[in-house]
Order: sequence, then C-alpha cells, then structure tokens
Amino acid sequence: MARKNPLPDRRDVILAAAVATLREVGYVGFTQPRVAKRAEVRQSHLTYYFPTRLALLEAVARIVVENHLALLDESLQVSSVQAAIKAIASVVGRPENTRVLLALAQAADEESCLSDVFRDLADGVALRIGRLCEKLDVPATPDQISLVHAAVVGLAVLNLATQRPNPKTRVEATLACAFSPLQSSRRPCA
Amino acid sequence: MARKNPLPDRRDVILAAAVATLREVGYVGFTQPRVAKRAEVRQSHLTYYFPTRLALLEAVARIVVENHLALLDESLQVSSVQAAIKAIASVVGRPENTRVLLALAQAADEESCLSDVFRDLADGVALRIGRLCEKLDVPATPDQISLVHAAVVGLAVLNLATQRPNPKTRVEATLACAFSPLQSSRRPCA
DNA sequence: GTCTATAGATAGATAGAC
DNA sequence: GTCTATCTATCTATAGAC
Repeated sequence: MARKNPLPDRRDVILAAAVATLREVGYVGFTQPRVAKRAEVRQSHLTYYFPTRLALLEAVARIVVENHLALLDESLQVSSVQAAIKAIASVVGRPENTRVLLALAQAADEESCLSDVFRDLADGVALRIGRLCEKLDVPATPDQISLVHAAVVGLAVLNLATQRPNPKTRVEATLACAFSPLQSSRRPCA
Repeated sequence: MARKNPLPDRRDVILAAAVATLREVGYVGFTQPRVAKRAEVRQSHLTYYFPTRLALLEAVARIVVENHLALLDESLQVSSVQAAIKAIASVVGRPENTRVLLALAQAADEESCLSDVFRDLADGVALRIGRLCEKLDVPATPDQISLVHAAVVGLAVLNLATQRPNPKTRVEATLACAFSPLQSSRRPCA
C-alpha cells in the first residue's frame, strides 16, 4: 500500500523514527517523547498524527512485520540448505531484529488488537519456511515447518537474553539439526 | 538458600507480591506502586527493602528462575516421551509462565546483570531436557537438546503472542516432531 | 488541517521521622 | 532497623493557538 506520492509526509518520518526507536531500545523505551525527539518534532505534535500511544504502536507493528517478512524474502534467496541456515542465523544474530519482535510479542500479550498483527507475522514466517523447503526440494510436513519456525524463534530469544558469545555457530548447529531429518528423508530408510 | 526461619519476613511478602504481579501483568506493568499495593505496603516502604527498581527485579528474577526450574522438575517426572510432551505442553500452555519468562528475557536485554540470571534459567532448562532424554533412554546429542530447548521457547512465545485457540494440540504435534528422530534412531536405519 | 503549550497522571528515589 | 511524607522526573493526553 503505497502512499499517495506528493508529500514525503511527516507521518512517515515519525513512523521511521518510531521503528528505529523500537529496534534500539525495545518496548519499554518506546515512548512518545523519545520517538518525537528522534523524528525532530514535539511530543505534543506526535499526538496529532497518532492520538494515542496504542495508535502509534499499531502502525509501527504493521511496518515492523512488513519489514521483517521482506528481510526474510531477501535473505532466503538461497539454493542450499546450508546457505539457508547461514542466512537464518544471520537474521537471528542481530539483536535489533529480535528485540523488535520481542516487543511485538509483548505488545500482543497486552493489547489483543496487536495479536492480529503478530499472527500475520507468524503466518508469514511459517509460509516462507514452507516455500523455502519446497524450493530446496526438502519435503516437510506442517509439523516439521512448525518445528523449524519455533526453533528459530526460540533461538532468537535465547540469544538475545543470554548474550552469549558466538551465537551463530550455536544457531547454525541447532538449525542443521532441525533440517537433517528432512534431508535424510529424501533417501527413506524404511 | 533458605532464610533464617523466625521471621516470615516482610521482604518475602513483597517478593511474593512482585512475582505475582509480574506473572499477571508482565514487564511493563511491573511497577513499584503496583507491587506495593499487592503486598499491602506503601510504595515508599518498598524502597527500603529494595532501594531501586533494578534491585527488586534482580531478586524477583532469581525467584522466578528457581520456581520455573522446580516446576519443570515436578512436571517432568514422566516415564514416556508422550507423557513428557504432554507435560511440556502444559507448562508452555499457561500464559503466565511464558509472560514472566518473556519479561525476564526483556529485562536481560536491558540490564546486562540480568543476563546472568537468564543464563542460569537457560542452562537449567537444557540440563533438564538432557536428563529427561537420558531417563527415557532417548539418545540425544547436545545439538538435539538445543533444538528441543529452542522449540519449546519458541512455541511458548508464539502461543502467548498469537493467542490462538487449542494451543496444546499444536505444541504437542510440534514437539512430537522434535522427538521423533531421536526415538527412531533407537532402531538405526543405517 | 497543522502544530504547541500545558495539564494530568504515574513512575522512581530521597531525606528524614519513629 | 523500620517505615513514611514528599520531591523530581517522565509519560500520555487535552484544549486551544495558528
């Protein structure tokens, strides 16, 4: 949904600032004054475009989901399982990516209207994992896709919160483990 | 570390209230006034026992980790993989459980001193999954344990945030998928 | 329609009374 | 050592100026 072109639109500047703020400082630091400062408008001005905090959050959530799915689409243009694993690990490895999704999860828990947006995200990710498997000619049942999906989410959260060094090696090893039964099923043993 | 017995200790009352608050309303709702109200003390009194919000949070985090690991120990006294899956799904299915761990993850992202506590949690969970596999005579590599761990975390977060109906069936199916390669490897096909 | 000054609410922390 | 009145900072929202 592109906006009518003429005005670069103050609104979009604010939204961009809001997304950046959320990525940097997470859910609790996501306040109107902080966003306003980054967008270089007065806080009281911000409330003209987004009358309430929830309104801003909702708009931001949609953009965040859109951005994340686009990032996945870009990252998953790979032609081998190993490359896919590396790509996923790269996305998962960036704390800002996880932070913003964690914020969204929390927001969804608080405001049920945001659950819809989060479902769009979850469905989008699952869809892309399924497509990936298809493209790589790896047969996967819905449950297997769900497993990979859950594992990716879990790894992201664990990485962000434990702040361990070398997250990527661990993520890659774990994901390899998630994909290996799928691959081996190409030469069925039964 | 049991406290010296005599006094039921105002401090413990406050901590219990704090944990309950965190479970109910999550990280953003976790404020000194709210905790104080639940503990039936003045907010300004609370600061005597916990001079800063972070001090309270740290104490609460330790208790939360302890509680969660104890809950796992209790739940995982099972004698089959299927029972284990059901037990895990039951823990994951309770929003309060996930909410409080999500809060901890976020807190860890903000205050690096809480990462230590979160690591204790993560290590404890991984350890227990490993023990479970051993007890059930299911061979599992560290990577496979890591996969189950990540999947459990991911499922919990996805459930909380999407608020879909029938979470348990989905969780159980996904976990079954995580365990199945481990089980089948008991009768190796190669 | 665009923006701002200001009010109203709530958080966290301090200094000091008992 | 235990507890409280109070202050400051910060957030969100409104009424109204341009």
